[in-house]
Amino acid sequence: MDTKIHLATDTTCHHDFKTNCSNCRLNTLCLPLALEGKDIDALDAIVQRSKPIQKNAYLFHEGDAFNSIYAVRSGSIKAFATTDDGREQVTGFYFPGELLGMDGISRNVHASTAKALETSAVCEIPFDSLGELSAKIPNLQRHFFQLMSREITEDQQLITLLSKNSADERIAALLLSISSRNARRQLSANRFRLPMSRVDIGNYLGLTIETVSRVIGRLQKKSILQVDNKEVSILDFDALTEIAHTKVHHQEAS
Amino acid sequence: MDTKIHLATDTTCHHDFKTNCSNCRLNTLCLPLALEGKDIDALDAIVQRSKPIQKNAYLFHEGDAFNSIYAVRSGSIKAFATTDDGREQVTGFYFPGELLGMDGISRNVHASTAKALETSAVCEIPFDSLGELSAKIPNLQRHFFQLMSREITEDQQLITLLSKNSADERIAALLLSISSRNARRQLSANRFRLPMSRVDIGNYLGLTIETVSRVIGRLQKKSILQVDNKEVSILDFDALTEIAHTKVHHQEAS
DNA sequence: ATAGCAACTTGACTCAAGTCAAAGTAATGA
DNA sequence: TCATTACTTTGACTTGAGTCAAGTTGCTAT
Repeated sequence: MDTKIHLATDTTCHHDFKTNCSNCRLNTLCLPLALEGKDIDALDAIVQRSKPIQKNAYLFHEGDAFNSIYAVRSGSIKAFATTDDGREQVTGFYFPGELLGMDGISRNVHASTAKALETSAVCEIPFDSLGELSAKIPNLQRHFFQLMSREITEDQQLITLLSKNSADERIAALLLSISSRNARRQLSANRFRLPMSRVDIGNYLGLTIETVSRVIGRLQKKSILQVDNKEVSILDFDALTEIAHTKVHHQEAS
Repeated sequence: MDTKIHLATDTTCHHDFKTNCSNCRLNTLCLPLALEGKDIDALDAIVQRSKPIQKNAYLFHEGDAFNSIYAVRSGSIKAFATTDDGREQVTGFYFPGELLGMDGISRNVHASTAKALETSAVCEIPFDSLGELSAKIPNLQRHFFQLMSREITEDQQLITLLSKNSADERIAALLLSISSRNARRQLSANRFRLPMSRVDIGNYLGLTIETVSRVIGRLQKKSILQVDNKEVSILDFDALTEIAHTKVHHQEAS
């Protein structure tokens, strides 16, 4: 990215050093959603804001003791799990306002590794404190249950994608997912930078990098996308949506 | 199965009509785990035990208002989601002691449909009551968080299976999963009846029924399995385990 | 019993995505 | 600046799993 010295405001990466949940511009996406006044302050009191972590730095490793979940404040994080035979599976990409680390709750040990795709900032939320607090604030408990449940439904959507969809459909679906998550944050739905490599995309979608590259090439030839390395422009949103959910290939469940 | 009249005890399907959580033989697998005495009784008070549901009956449909989660008491349940274009994706099979329906929490609407694979009994757990109760019983809250988290990690394992493993590996992994879940319930790990059809297996694993059939045939020829319709015997557990996690086929995440 | 239907198996053929190989392009650093 | 390395694209070829098409087996109900 650009290496000029920043003279003034950079709304993406720097924050008032008095950042808190009630003035965070992500608080309508993140855990504070559905909380008000006093309750937000109580949540705020347990949240620990880290200084930015560098690209390729780890937030936690698979197997580490589980203590906290994390909310992305800026940048982006990928999570991946290692199989018995040493392969890795990318299980998710996390953008600002999104929560990660919930897979560590079940065995009290992180079930995946989290790595920054770019310089990022996160909020650390100690899980014990969150549990205690949500016992006192019913809205917080309910909302946290909802966020965990959303992780489940999103994983199930990925399962469906991997199980039923072609390479083209998978790529289209990922691009649309990133697009809509950008839109939620008031960023452009049609023009964005992919923070992850082709290897990561392929790994996440169960495809090789060659296939990822060919699919993107194909979509460019059809004037649906314009891609320059990691910069993506969606030229024909409808066509991309059309590709993302395509026709029957397999049989139904009985 | 056998159609003789049962004269005496049938530990699988019938229960004292005073069944409750503290005398349920599944209480070390299910939600009561980690609770004691008084707390179990409190949980017990909100649990509703249904009469058995018939094979192919629905427990809930995708899109239904979400009110409760369910614990399987006997039998087995499959859950599946329908895609935009009308295809179905089996997202899980649930056996006694296992909880389903947690994917409905996020939008307050069931995200999948649950259908009995055989005559089954379930416990219905109203979610609002469970939320209230877990605000009062820290162990219950923690345990329920853990169960939701386990659902996440299991979904992520399925993602990895679909993304990285061959047909043989997927089938082997499913059989081992069923085997170990049987073992948890003190049933045979080597000999069991598959409650689901080949269509369901294929749908769950992202394979066609023909491939499922061929893989099972192959494993029989190698004397790893003996399969008679839905009755499975694992003849060579180690070989099956070996197949379930096999070597590198794709690249790692960067 | 046995007719009819659903579930499963098997074989021949096809094709989407993987593999292997070779360039071509960025990014990084001495 | 240029060298080195990492990432991405493109092409030629291979292959595992899908498709299509018969069969076979097993259940259910008359």
